[in-house]
Order: sequence, then C-alpha cells, then structure tokens
Amino acid sequence: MEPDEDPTRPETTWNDAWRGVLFAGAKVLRVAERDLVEREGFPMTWLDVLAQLYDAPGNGLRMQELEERSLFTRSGLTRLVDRIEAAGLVQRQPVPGDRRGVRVVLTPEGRRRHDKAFVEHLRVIEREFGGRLTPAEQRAVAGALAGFWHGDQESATTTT
Amino acid sequence: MEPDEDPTRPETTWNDAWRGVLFAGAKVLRVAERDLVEREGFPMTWLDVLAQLYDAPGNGLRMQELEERSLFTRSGLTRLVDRIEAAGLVQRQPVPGDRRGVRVVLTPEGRRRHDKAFVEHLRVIEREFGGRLTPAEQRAVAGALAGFWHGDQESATTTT
DNA sequence: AGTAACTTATTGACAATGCAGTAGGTGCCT
DNA sequence: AGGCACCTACTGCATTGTCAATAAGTTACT
Repeated sequence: MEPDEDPTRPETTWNDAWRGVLFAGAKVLRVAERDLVEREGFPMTWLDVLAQLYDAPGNGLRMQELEERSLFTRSGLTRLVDRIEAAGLVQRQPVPGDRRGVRVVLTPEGRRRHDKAFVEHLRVIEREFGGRLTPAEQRAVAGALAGFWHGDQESATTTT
Repeated sequence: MEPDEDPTRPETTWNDAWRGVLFAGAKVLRVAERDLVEREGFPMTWLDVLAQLYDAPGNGLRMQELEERSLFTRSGLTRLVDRIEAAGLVQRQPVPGDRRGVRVVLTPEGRRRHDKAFVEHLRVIEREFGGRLTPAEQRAVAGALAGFWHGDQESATTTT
C-alpha cells in the first residue's frame, strides 16, 4: 500500500479524464486555428462570429445577442466586429424601432467566406478529433459531457 | 429520411463529443480562473508555471523546458516569468555550464503559494468537473481521450 | 585558433482583449 | 410633459500575448 505522499498531487479518479478534456481541446484547437489562418486568412474568433450569424434568423444578430452566444465581453466584441466589418464580411445596420441597437448581418461575401471556412474547419476537427475516436468512444464522451452544455444557460452553436 | 439540408452543418457522429470537450473545458476553466484570481490573486498562467516547476527536479527548469511544457511561446514565457519573478514567487538563476541559459526556480514563497493554490484549484476542478461524472463516465472519457496526451510530444503535468 | 552555424533568451513593435467609464436612447411613473 | 432609472454600444487605458529581430554563448569544422 502506498499512501499519497504528496498532498498537492493526490490521486483522483477524474484526473485522467480532466487531462484528456484539456489536452484534446487545446491540441485540436491549436491545429484548427493555424489551419484556418493559413487557409482563410482570419482567426477562429472571426469564424465564431460568422457562424453565429449564419445560424441566426436572417443571418443577423444584435451585439447583445452575439455577446450571449460567445465568450467575449461587449467591448471585445465591438472591436472584433470592427475588424470583421472592415474586412467586408459583416455589416452593421440600425435596428428598426431601437436606435440604440446595432444589428450585425453577414454580407454576401461574408456568407461565402463562412461556408468555405466552416466546411474546411469541420474537416480539420474530424481529422484531428473525430477520426481518433471509435464510434463507441464518441458516444461515451458525448454522453458523459452532455451535461456541460445541456443544463446550463450556455447554449449556442459553438463553432470552435 | 431527411437528407442533410445544409452542407455547412452536416450531422457527424463526433459532433456531440467535440462540443462536450469544448464546453466542459471552457466552462470549468472559466470558473477555476475566477476562483483562483479571487483567492490567490494570480491567474492560471502563473499556476501553470509554478506547478511545472514544482514537478521538476529541484523545483527548477530552464526557459526552454518550460516552453516545451506549456502552451506559450518563448517570448510570452519571458514576460510571464518576468511578472512572476517580480512578485517574488520564482527566481532566475544562471545555468552552470551554459551561460546562455536561465534556470527558473521556485522561491520558498512561491512554493508556499503554489501548494495553497494548487490544492484549492483541485477542489474546484473536482467540484466543477469530476463531481459531475460517474466513475464509469470518468473512466470512459479518460480512456477515449488518453491518446491526446500519451502518444504525442506534449506531455507534462498540465495544471490548467 | 578562427569562423560559420546554431541555440538560448530577451526585446521592440504591434494585435487583441478586458475593465471602467461615457454618450446616447428608451420607458416608466407621476 | 419632466425626470429618473435603465439599457445599448462604444472608447480610453492597461494588460497580455505573438512575431520578428537581436545579443550573447556554444559547437563543429577546418
């Protein structure tokens, strides 16, 4: 019997699962990020926004709605949208009936870039993640971790 | 039978597993980050470094080794270590036999802060992650995702 | 020994993000 | 209508991180 000798590094049953989640996410994301930048010339934060808009009714959302669906703060989003707008992929429009609001919509160009980028993105995730798991493993992981996006307030189609 | 109507949003078997990994990681990390900053006054990047040093022989590593064990670039690490050193938790020392090198070691204070912070950190991860899974689920996730940190060059005790 | 090629860590310039504060707009309540 | 509280989005400032260039040290080859 070997007792834990180091109280700051105790053996836990969940440790390997946590490490797996962390490493799998970080490694796959890093590859996907680099691939996206090389292929499309924009980072994943852009694809997040584009995909959110794509999934939204009318391909548009208010800043506030975009904030809820992303991990950004409002001010971060303002600047992110600034850049994407400067690149011509989205456009700010007034919200009818609320002159405070701004509605961000996909431009046709943005829509095209999104489609191309997203399909490529999926291919990368499949290669780097999905393809490394058996169907049974995929189901097991999905089932075990479903609670992290079902129950709580966080929903939204997270692209990344 | 309903064919995929949207080629940019195809059904895949791994989709839910990927979303699970992403959400679980992001949500737990966000909680852990906030908790750490509130309790200890430093962010998780610091704990990463402190934990790597703690796990290293002699509680010290060269910058290069630290880089291999983290997700930072070299220059990012230089600045991160600058800050941690300014706070007195680590210290730069010369490497005997290679005057280019720098060895970063935990100070006694850094060691204390690490111990306290890490134990708290584990508690949070357990509450937010481990505790939400059954033992069978923990094993399933660990087994399915083990390949992401076993095979490849990335090893190291990732704290985060 | 002399030198060319590589390593190690740092620095400068810059991009991206968060926090706190601000300006303008809306709506309720009297 | 007037005023007050709230909401929406943006801006200044500080922080954090990357990339490219650099200084210092080491190694190998002749």
